[in-house]
Amino acid sequence: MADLVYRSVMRDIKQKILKNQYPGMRLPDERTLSEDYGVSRSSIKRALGVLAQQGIIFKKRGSGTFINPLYLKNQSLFHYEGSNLGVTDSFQLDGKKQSIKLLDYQVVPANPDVQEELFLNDNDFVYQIKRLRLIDQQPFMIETGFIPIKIIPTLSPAIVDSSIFNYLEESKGKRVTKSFMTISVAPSDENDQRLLGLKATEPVGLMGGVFFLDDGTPFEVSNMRIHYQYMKYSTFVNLDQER
Amino acid sequence: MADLVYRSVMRDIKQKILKNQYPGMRLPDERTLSEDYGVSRSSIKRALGVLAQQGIIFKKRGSGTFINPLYLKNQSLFHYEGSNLGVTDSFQLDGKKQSIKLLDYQVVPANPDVQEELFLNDNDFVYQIKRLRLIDQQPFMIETGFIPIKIIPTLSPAIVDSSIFNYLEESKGKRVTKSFMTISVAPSDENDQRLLGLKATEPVGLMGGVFFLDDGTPFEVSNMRIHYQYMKYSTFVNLDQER
DNA sequence: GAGTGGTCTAGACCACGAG
DNA sequence: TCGTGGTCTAGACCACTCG
Repeated sequence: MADLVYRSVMRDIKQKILKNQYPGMRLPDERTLSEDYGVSRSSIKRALGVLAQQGIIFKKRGSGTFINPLYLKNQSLFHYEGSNLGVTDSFQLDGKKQSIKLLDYQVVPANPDVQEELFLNDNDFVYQIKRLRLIDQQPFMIETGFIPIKIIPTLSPAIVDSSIFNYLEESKGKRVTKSFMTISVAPSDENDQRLLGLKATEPVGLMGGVFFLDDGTPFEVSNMRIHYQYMKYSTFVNLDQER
Repeated sequence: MADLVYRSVMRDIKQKILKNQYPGMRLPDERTLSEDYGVSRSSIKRALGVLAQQGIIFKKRGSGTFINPLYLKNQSLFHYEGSNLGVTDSFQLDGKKQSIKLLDYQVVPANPDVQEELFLNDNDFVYQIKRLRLIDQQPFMIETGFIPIKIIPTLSPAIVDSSIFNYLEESKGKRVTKSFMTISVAPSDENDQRLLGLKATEPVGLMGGVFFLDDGTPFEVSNMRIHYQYMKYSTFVNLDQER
């Protein structure tokens, strides 16, 4: 994992950027880097490509490669580089303690929407799991997830009490690597207000996601209603064309 | 633009996927594609890599390359592939007519926050531009932007009435290609309620962004307050590790 | 014109999955 | 074991920027 050429070059360059070892906010040209590191120019390009996608550097054809000054000054923002996010099991909330309260756990027939998104048939069943997530005792998110029983027939409330993703990876060797997310906003309903301690005028953020396994199997549909003060999503966006 | 090898291969494969010309949801292996298209395997890899990042296909080492069934079934979702979004000048709202009402336009000293994000000094000035955006006469977004006068000294209210980004590109040859965005949620304030026609219980979505030019210069800081019914952001996320 | 990043190639070897 | 995608190389040529 750590011994890939482009990865190690990438890490090294990142370190040098943080230590201000590139005068004038400019990196050496690719051919020079290639010689310095003793690797091919292709590998340098790959390393720089990743850094560029993360918004750490800018490549300018004909001119050179430059450090994004915002990265140096406000590095904290970049914790969520390249469209990372706070979702489900990867919420990044510093030293604070997260906990989970299981609200509901049952097996039900998949409704049409869920069928559609998880590619199930009329007679397929799913776990329906409602969980309340807390941070330092403070509830901040109501999460409703649907998972096909045929993908993970061994699920149990005890597992659901913690991280389903971790369970999947550690015991089944399956990884959740991609998701399709949508983010929107809504007034809080009575249930939100009760569970999250919101006033009538205080809203929730909605995050919906379909999570995929390595092999492209849709694994979970999840809907999250998030206390507005805890809702924050950051991402670096490439506005380039040609979709 | 359109004549790059990997681009044209990518487009062609995308078309074939949509036309269901790959039986079993599986693409031919890379070496075969390489021969079929008469291009190097590297170019095939690059084309497939882009499609994978867009969530259209999944590559599985040792097994092959597979089509994401969600892409075929629910292709509309993928309009915003690869973390595209509705922002400022790129809002994608079908056949509906957008318009802009200029609320405020002045030159002011950059405040500390703006200085920080645009890398300005105490004595730098910025345009402060407030605009109300409407779609089919319905106001849906209040946008406040700050742009350094030294980057675009020729700005005028007439330009601001339409697209600043287009003006920049067409008359100055500068392109806005990247941005750092944060998304959050808030109750609406009185101003929101008045301008966007919201009730007291109805919230707004907040999108804040720093937009960058090709060369990495921060060009604009923008804050958007969006009518909750019009706030929708979709993105395909890679949860892979190693940041 | 010199220097830079972008594209593309041809080929070697590795790591993983499945039969 | 074989077929697959992943990594890496060495080098050619192109396109853009700038002095």
